[in-house]
Amino acid sequence: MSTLTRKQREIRQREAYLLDVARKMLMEHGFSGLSMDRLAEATEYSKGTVYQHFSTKEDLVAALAVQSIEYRRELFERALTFDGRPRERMFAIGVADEVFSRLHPQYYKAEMVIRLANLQDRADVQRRKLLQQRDRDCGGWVREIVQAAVAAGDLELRGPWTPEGLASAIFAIAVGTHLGLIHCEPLFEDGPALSPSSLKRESVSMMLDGFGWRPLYTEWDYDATRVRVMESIFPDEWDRIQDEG
Amino acid sequence: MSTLTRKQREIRQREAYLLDVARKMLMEHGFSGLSMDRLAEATEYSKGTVYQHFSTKEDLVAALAVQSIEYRRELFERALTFDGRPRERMFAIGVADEVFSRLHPQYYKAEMVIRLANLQDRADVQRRKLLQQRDRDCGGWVREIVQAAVAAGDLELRGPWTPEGLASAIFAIAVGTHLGLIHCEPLFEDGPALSPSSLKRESVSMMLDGFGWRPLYTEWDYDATRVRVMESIFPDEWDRIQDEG
DNA sequence: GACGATTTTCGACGATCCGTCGATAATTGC
DNA sequence: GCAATTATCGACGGATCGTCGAAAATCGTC
Repeated sequence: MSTLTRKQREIRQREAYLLDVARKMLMEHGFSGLSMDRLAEATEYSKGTVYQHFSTKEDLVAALAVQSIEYRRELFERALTFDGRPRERMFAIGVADEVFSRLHPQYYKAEMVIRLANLQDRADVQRRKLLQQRDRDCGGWVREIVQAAVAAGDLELRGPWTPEGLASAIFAIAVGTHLGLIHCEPLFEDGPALSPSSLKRESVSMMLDGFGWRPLYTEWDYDATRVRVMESIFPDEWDRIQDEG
Repeated sequence: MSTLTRKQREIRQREAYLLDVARKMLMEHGFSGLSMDRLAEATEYSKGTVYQHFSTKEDLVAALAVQSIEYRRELFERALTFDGRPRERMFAIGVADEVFSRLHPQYYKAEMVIRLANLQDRADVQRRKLLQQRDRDCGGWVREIVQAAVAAGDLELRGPWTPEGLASAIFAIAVGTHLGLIHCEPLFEDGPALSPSSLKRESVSMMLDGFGWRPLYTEWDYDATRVRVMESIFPDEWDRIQDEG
């Protein structure tokens, strides 16, 4: 039993190590630059061993995505504990997303690469289910906050809008903005005045103001909310972000 | 001279044919399913000939992106001829983007592949420059419309917002929303009530309302504007879109 | 039309990568 | 201590990428 557990620990540790090295390769040279042969060589394991962890290259990338998504899910879950009006709680989710993207920009990029890779047929079913489940967890929480806002009378959805639609729109802004990080050539000659994180925060805020979601960005000090969220929920991460720049 | 031109025409025609077949392969089997060997075989040219058109596989994909992006630029340019208040003209750009995304859904995929897979080193410099130039053309036009709105008094930019920032936010929504098309697994169990194009249009409109950009979505019949843009500027494309579904 | 020069086309070739599989080494159960 | 099971290894087949020298076609000139 004890030996078995040690062996299992070894395997877990090795898998984490493989994923670390693989992630670096993915970041440096993109999906095509990530090679099972080179991964085996770099980690000094054989290909056969690597393939016992990941059945295909796509499955390896899916495992990277699972790591990424589980970490983000954890941050979102912590953000949910923030107390306040629905729009403040939504703001807290945004802060969690900011923390995630700034502490793990490579995770964010890897996620983009993964979503574009056609891995639906090649990655293991279990991992794909897990990915979808975690995605829907995060999406569901955002939707619930929207619904709470409607229930509280802070927000009124008109026309074709549904809670799911609004949640999708918020995610679209987040994804689209962070994609700018990867954008090799900037859209405008002089770089953006706002950082991607600020741009995302401001864009979502403007859109939610367009919905009339109370309290509006103009009638509430959300900078103070951000500081409260950071200090009360993400103190360690906040320190690390500020250390890095 | 005449022979030379004929030869050049042959080459042009062949390149277009190669790109057509390559585009089909890319759409059917994804980036990894697009193979230079199979392209050569399918077109009944040799690999050497294919490689005289495209120096690498990534360059081939970049050429596909150039085709699409030039088409999009053309649609944007036509949308610019629409007459009206700045926000209507911005809306016309949105309609152009909708036309483009529905007639060329594979564009976003090709562009994402190029931007994410570190292809910038592998595609030809000239093609990369062209891509960037066309991008900036479109971005510049959007920025100019924003500036026109500010000048006309229809829009007031507060806080950290600049015309470039607002333009970036609009593009972020567009890209992020269309990325949902690629997303293999939907975020919510019941598919989105809105189509991606509608979601994008509504999201941008809500955000611009948040900015207080007159005339607001609620105080103007933008559905009528959309019909006017479609009928006056994109009649043929509009027919094709409606034929397809 | 003939013939050498230049360009174009071709496909075989080396290198790389993916995923497999039988052989070998390590671990477990008894 | 020994057999059975499991883990590890790396050579192998199939496929792909990009190259390169040979063959074919085209061009320029007489």
